[in-house]
Amino acid sequence: MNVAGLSLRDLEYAVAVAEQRHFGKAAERCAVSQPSLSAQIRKLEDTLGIALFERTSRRVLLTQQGEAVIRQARVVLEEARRLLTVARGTEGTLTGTLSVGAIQTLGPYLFPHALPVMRRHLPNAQLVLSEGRTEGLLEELREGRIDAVLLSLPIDTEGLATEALFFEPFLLAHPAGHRLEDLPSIGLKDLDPNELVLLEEGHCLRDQALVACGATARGMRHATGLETLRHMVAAGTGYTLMPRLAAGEGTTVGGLVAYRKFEGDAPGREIGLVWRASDPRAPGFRDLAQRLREAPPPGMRPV
Amino acid sequence: MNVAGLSLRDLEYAVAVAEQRHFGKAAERCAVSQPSLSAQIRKLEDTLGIALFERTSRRVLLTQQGEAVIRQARVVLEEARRLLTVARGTEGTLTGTLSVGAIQTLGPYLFPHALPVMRRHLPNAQLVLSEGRTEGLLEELREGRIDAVLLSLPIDTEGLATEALFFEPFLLAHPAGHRLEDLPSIGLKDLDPNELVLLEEGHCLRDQALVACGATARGMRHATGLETLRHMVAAGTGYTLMPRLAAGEGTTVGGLVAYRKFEGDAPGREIGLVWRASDPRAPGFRDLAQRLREAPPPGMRPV
DNA sequence: CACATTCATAGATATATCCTATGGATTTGT
DNA sequence: ACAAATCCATAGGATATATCTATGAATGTG
Repeated sequence: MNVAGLSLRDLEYAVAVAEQRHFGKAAERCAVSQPSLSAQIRKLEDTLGIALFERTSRRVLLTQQGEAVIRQARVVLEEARRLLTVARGTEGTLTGTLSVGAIQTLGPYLFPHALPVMRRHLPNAQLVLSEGRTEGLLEELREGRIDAVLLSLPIDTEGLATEALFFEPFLLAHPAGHRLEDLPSIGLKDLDPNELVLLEEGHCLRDQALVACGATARGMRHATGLETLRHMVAAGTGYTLMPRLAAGEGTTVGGLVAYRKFEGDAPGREIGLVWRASDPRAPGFRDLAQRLREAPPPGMRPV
Repeated sequence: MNVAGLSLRDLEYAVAVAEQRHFGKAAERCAVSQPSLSAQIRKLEDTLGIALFERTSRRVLLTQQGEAVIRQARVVLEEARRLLTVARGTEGTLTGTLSVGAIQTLGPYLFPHALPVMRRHLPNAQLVLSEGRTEGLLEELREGRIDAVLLSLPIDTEGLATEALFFEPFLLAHPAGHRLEDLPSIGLKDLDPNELVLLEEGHCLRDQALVACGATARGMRHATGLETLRHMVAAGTGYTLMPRLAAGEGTTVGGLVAYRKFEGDAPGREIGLVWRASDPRAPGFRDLAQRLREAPPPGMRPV
């Protein structure tokens, strides 16, 4: 079998099916009809002489061989995309569509500040933003569905490249009028784990808060998102650690939430930009990180 | 521009043109008509938005951008071929067509011994052999036109992987009846650079002989190949260093050439197997090297 | 100046890909 | 248990793409 018998389009179809685990959705993503996509997948399977997918008309599964083939297909497609950037002479720069993800406890608060910076620095890029949790975002990043992620460091950097941007302190967010207001200054040791409210599992902020407070999670109240968490504080359920960026102007829920800095070495998290180590646009990402570092949002500390 | 608009077939066409610098020959190699190939190349250039080749109806040149694109096209094709081996489940093994090159001063003398070993060890491979000089062979290797090379180490290993096989001593080849026959034993110091005959430039053996004898090449007689060199010795032009494998049975040119071992630490060269570091068949090459090491031709010394 | 070489063009044909419509199998909801 | 919904496969016809042969135009060569 000659390599010329393969089609990059078919590989894209196969990767789409592998990711969506659904022929119809994959077809939609590839902008073809489902029968066309089915036919091409079948042709590809014939060409390779193996079954890539197990179809049970109700669910689509990757065969074991299929998994290995899809992994390699992603490599082929990445190199082919790179060919296009080489041809454009824009290798190493950020142009065209650029998908940037951010963790949910950061994106909505950082993007309003960072987007103008990014737009100015990357006038030739179309930015596509998304949000998720660390684990999901890194999977999407590794699979090439997104190009870069803004998240809290450190992470498992296997196959990834990282640039630290700044240190974001945590503030104490407590119900207005809470007895903690009487203290002249607040340290982590003043917190009572029983009064702590957290995000649900999977959010890195949850784990960081637990570590900072030296507490364990058992039996603790939890919220599904940062805004829910804020409203739980407003409702008097307890207090929590709030990232500085999420505690800006007009975030007191009508005065029901109060924020306070910690004395001494404040808890917080390091925010960084992450991309695939294999991405040829590394210099562009490093430039971008530098710009973001030079224009940090108010309240951030340099790393 | 989407990656799906690219065709692997077109990339193969382009690589073929880049290598042959000739549309007709490239078409032949790709088993299509020349107009078809021309049309596809033109389409590819349109797709990429750049000119890959400069055609002056008399010669075909790669443009500067074309060079970068072809380099990347080779990467894409290599990864695509790898996809096929992954699908076949034969990754890491040597199957299918295997092109092996050897330097000219080694191939004709080593292959008769090594080929049976290789055939037995790789029953599923079709071996294609070629000969050349170190520089040319390594270029072909890097470009993927051949898969492995047998040559004299050390070499510049940038991007290549190497396994040493054995040490091949050099013998002294002198005209029968030469006065050196009177010496009870021979060392390098007994040689007179003025009587030395060498291969022409480009042969690694030439350089090795010069280094071994501590001589410079100026004004020296030279031969275009090892057999020519042997006949120059037979004709009494002088003596030379002959690789052990090239001095086997029946190589005395009717008794006109005599071979003699050197006393002490004999000069010689280390023979090794080289392949692309990026080649996924590395384990297969290492296995092959091990087999060749275990069954060295007579007179070779282990490394 | 005739001739060979070499890439491009033209027109016809074959192949590959795609779409819409529909079928059959399985799961879900009532 | 039965109707509805979901989902992949198949069929047939339309379109796009790739390929071939024959030929032309440009550039060197003897």
